[in-house]
Amino acid sequence: MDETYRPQEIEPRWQARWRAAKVGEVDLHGAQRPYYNLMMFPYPSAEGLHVGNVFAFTGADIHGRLRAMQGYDVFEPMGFDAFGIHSENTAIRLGIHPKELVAQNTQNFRRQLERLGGRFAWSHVLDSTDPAYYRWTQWIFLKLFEAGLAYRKEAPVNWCPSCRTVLADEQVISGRCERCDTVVEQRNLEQWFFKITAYADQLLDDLADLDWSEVIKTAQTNWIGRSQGTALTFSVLEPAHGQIEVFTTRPDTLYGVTFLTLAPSHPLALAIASAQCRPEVERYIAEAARREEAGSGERAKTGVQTGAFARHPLTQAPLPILVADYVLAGYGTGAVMGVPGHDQRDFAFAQAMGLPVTRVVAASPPDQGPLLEAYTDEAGVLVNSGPYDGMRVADAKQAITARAEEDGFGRAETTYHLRDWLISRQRYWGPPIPVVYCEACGVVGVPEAELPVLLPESEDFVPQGTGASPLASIPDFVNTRCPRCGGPARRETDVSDNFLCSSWYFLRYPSHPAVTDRPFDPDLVAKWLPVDSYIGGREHAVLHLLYTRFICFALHDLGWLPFAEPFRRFRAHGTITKGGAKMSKSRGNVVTPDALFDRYGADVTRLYLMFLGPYQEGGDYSDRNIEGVWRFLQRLYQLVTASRGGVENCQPQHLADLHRVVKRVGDDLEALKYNTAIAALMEYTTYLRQRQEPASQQELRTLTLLLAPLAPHLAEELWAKLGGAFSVHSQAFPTYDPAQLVARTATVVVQVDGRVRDRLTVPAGSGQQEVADRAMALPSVQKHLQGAQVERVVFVPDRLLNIVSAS
RNA sequence: GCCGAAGUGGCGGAACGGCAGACGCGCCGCACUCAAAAUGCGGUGGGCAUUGCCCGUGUGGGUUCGAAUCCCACCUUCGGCACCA
Repeated sequence: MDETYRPQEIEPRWQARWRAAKVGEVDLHGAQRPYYNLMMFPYPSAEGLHVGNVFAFTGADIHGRLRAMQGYDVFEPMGFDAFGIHSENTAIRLGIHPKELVAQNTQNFRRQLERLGGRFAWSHVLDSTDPAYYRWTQWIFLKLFEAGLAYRKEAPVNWCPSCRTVLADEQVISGRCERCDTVVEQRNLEQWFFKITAYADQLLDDLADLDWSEVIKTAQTNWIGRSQGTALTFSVLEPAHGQIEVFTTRPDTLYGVTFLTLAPSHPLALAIASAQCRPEVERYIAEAARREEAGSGERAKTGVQTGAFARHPLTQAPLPILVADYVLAGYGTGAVMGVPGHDQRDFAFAQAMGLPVTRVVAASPPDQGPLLEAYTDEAGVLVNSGPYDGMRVADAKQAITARAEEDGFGRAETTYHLRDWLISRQRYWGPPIPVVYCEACGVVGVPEAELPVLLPESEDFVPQGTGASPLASIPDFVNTRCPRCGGPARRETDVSDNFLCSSWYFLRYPSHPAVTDRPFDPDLVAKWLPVDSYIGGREHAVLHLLYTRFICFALHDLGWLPFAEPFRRFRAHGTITKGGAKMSKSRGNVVTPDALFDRYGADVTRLYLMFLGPYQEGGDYSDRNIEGVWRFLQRLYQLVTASRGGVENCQPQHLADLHRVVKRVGDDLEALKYNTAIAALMEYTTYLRQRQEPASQQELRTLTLLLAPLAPHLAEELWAKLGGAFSVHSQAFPTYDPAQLVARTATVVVQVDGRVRDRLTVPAGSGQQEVADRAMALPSVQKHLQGAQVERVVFVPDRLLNIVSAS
């Protein structure tokens, strides 16, 4: 009998059998214990699956397989997020139509995923570029539009000159395009937005109750950036032109205001400028617009006087109004009160512009010297603040806000870092935004019955940089009739952000492809959602995961979903690096799994990646360590094949070891600690191989079952060899009996003054007195005690005895 | 600057108040072999040493009978955000 492990022979054979037996498929309507095991919707890149994807999917698949063996009806779907700039940019570069490219890539991805041996429910596979799918993506847009949650406005937006489209705030990373790393510019454009800010509080407050990796919750908290403060209104004195509202978190420093600053795009910036100052202001605003790059970081402070003044609401003093680009247009009201004494940016600006600095908060004892930098510490009391002198900062914040409310020049207010989600893209490869512009009726949503608005087939898909989508140059697409009045109308030519496609895919999976008359079947949604487990990358903390929550909140409020939060549990897996760097095509360090599959098979590849380090931390890929896993599976294979047909039951003296490994592996798999689960299996395999008595069938079967989630093909093969019925993956995962874990003897560490001096083997559960008596008699203990008095004895039953001497 | 995570052998990592370095890689020795590969068995933190002992988890303090683990301060690295008033 050949006893060599040959994955290349085993793996295709079982994959074919699984396919035939439909082991990944679930009876969605009839399932007794539904468990939705979700992993992230992959973008099928031209390079194919890389080991980072394999790592991510394997960890999630192990979880699904464990749950399946625990008796759950696991639904583990897979699909392809194939719309979007990434696919489109690759298509442009290769000179292939994205449709063609996506078909190739999807096929390749699926081939690789099948080789990996995931228990995917392939009958539900989704493709976001399929009109049968994006019809409903457009439907979601319409529902939000009807609810007033999708709106058009002109605003300063992020423009990527390389991708030739606008981007959402979340897609700008340190001032650069998330996709192509080009520095992003600011442009004032009229665009479609989703009103995600309407849900800012809920997005933030619900986080407390979510079972999610902390790292993601923190990132979302920071991104939402809720800030409690006070809105204050200043009247413009000269020329008399209405009012300027500012937002501040430091109303206590109101007496320290020496000027007001407006963002260059503030509506009053030009309006209030005096005739004398107007040319300068115009020049500055124009320059700022040209220079302004989103998130370009701190620069030297510049600005200009408007010649206008505002009245201080309490002192009535005139305050000069300036325009400066250090004030962000998109945050708060686009205007700030300048408190150079207590804000570092205002201080730098005051220095640059020669504006006065007043101290209104002093630490105690009060230091009186001139301020050399802003005093931003909130520890201290007010000075130079009229009736508020001597008040502590926290109290003064309240008192001055209360005064503002009484006198009608302000109120407590909350602002957010989160902005509305810009969803228009001036690109070709996406779902067209289902809206038409009618001269008579204005903006009209495409009626539901007319969906999908098909993306027209066109060879001219390269964006021209005109600020319009390539769709704008297809007259047959643009020219249409108004669905309301039947008159001539133009279609919206922008497509929607790819993140809209991926913000609801998991709602569709159970219903796809059978349900065609609505996006998702309410019964299936009620049965399978929210998702029980979602495992994915942390890079989506403020993109996909935030957008998705928003879409579900909105659909919930509109009555389409019975829940608001889509994911009960989310776990962020780690990242696989190569040579310490993130894998990327530009670095040329991308490792694909095909060579590993060819040489070692899927099981070794799976185990190797899981053994690299803690799943939730990731690790650095190097092909050095893979041999160890290969050897382990060889030994395991030989152990099982060679010991077949031995005694049935585990001998009583070996039961504790058996139950211990069941507990270790079970607990570790549950906690996603796959590296230590594998280590435990390695130890147990070595133990069975080296033990005097040959392994019993019970022990071998248990070992095989424990292995099944991690190495599904090998486990299936060994299970069959042991005479088990197909399939190992529908067997119950082993459980342990805590009573069996109790060992008969224990090794107690004997310490003298906290240092290990000896070990004693004692009957389990021995009392302190008997252990101490034996320990005191040990020569090693006597030697270190050197006749000193024993001050106390610390005893941890079955583990440790520490004799503390008086010296 | 702010937020987060992490610093343990030659390397990946384990232990997360109680025997530091599980498991694996690499390396060394032995067996098998004409030989090599493969495989198996043993060893492998550093120092001193004849049983044994001392030192050792980024640095400095602290709590404790006992700290890699808890607390305080600092250093370094890696992520994320960054003129957010």
